[in-house]
Amino acid sequence: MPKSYPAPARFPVTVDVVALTVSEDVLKVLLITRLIEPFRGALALPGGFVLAGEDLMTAAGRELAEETGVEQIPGYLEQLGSYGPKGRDPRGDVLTVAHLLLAPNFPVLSAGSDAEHAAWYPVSQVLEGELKIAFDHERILADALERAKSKLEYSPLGAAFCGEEFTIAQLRAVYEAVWGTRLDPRNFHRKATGTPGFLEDTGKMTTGDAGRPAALFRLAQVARPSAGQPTPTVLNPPLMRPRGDA
Amino acid sequence: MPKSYPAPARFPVTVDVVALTVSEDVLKVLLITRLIEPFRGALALPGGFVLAGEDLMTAAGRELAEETGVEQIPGYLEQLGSYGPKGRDPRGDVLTVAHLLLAPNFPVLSAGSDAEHAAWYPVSQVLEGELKIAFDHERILADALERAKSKLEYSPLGAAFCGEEFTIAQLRAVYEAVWGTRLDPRNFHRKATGTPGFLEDTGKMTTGDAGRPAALFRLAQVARPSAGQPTPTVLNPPLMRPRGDA
DNA sequence: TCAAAAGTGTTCAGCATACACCCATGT
DNA sequence: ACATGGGTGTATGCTGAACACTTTTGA
Repeated sequence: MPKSYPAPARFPVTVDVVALTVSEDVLKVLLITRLIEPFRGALALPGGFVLAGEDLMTAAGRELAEETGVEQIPGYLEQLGSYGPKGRDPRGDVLTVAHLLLAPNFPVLSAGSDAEHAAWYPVSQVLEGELKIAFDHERILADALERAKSKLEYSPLGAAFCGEEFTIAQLRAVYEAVWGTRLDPRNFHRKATGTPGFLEDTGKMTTGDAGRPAALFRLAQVARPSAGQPTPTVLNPPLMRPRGDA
Repeated sequence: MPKSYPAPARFPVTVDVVALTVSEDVLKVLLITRLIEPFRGALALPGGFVLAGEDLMTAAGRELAEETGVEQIPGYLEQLGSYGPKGRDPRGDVLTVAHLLLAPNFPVLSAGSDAEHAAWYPVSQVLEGELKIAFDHERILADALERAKSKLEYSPLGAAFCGEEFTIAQLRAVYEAVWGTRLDPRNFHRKATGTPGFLEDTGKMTTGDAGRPAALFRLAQVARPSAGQPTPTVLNPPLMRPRGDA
């Protein structure tokens, strides 16, 4: 017999979701107002306890649906990382598995009167300290933002922020909002349309806006998150964000 | 009062460690022979249950030390991701948080007679199915390898596989083993020594080997994992791996 | 006719690649 | 002397950045 082992502890496990979207050219995160202790009344990432027999992704999707009132959440969901279990919840040791959702700007229903109030808040307001959020959620948000930034470089998931069909300018606005930089419209256009396996021309054009009509694109078949690969295809070459020197 | 919530389930949580090293120009992973059920007698990643009051990283380090007999494990440890809890352990729902260790080829002590037998095995043998490992550890290893490959591009952590001081050729061997490609020695030399914030010349030279003596380098101060940042500094420009077309 | 936004062409600099070549040691 | 590996110089092609310019709409 092997030596004796300490009794394995059992932990409550939560899933938290950092749902990001771009609206009005600003990167926003979905936050709820907590209705229960701890941090009652404070803002926090949507999330909750994993139930018996449930997988992490499933739990994340369920919590998100419960707290937004939206049945089928659009967008791309992936695991971000785990935090804890030590010293991050006043109730005791709770392990949380954070997830990242890149979504178009879906309308948040504040569901029933006894449900959480969910709304989109500018990410910058949280990370610059203007808006305080509960637990270690600010750190999780910071990690999520970093992940999202690099996702845009190496995967076609920038399009996950847009609707089904979008113009190159709309896509560029996403990149600019997430990266926090300005991009040259001409070079971005060439790069985005020239990257194989990224965009597909729908043949349709916008109309009614100021200026010349823009072509409408959709995400290429091979790049759809749902179509086979759980890991999205890699953009080759990547769409590179300007790297600060120094 | 908010609506009633289902009682949160509590889960046993394990940490698993994918410890990678390069020896004899081959990428190897540390595996143990399991002495207890389930999968008794099979090979598996080192790991075990997280104890009460313990953090994930701490648990990973502790398990690694226990199962290798090495007190202070050298190298760089980071979290990889979480798996489960559903349907990955015959004992029931167990959540595991996988970690990645990039380490020099430290000698594994098979500790006491009642301890696990740990040893280094070529990664390729596992991923090509010649060697079967327990649980969902093959998938975890595959994810770890992918992470390690990209770590080498964007961070100075290739040096984590080498000892304190190393030659450019030794470093190149690491890159070749992890990426599974051949690199031009001349261009690699220029790129590695030319990347700011990566290498520091010790002034010393090798001696006794065949051919011209090589200069010995160490990881630059700013790039040490322990020195401040938990996230290692980013290489800019990155050391790019050859990208397959198509 | 003008403003505004879409999209194309062109130039330039920097870097990855390939490879010729020289250097310094052991045998 | 010669083999072996370390390290430098240099030509070539690709691509990211900058920006002049044309196109197509609404007002």
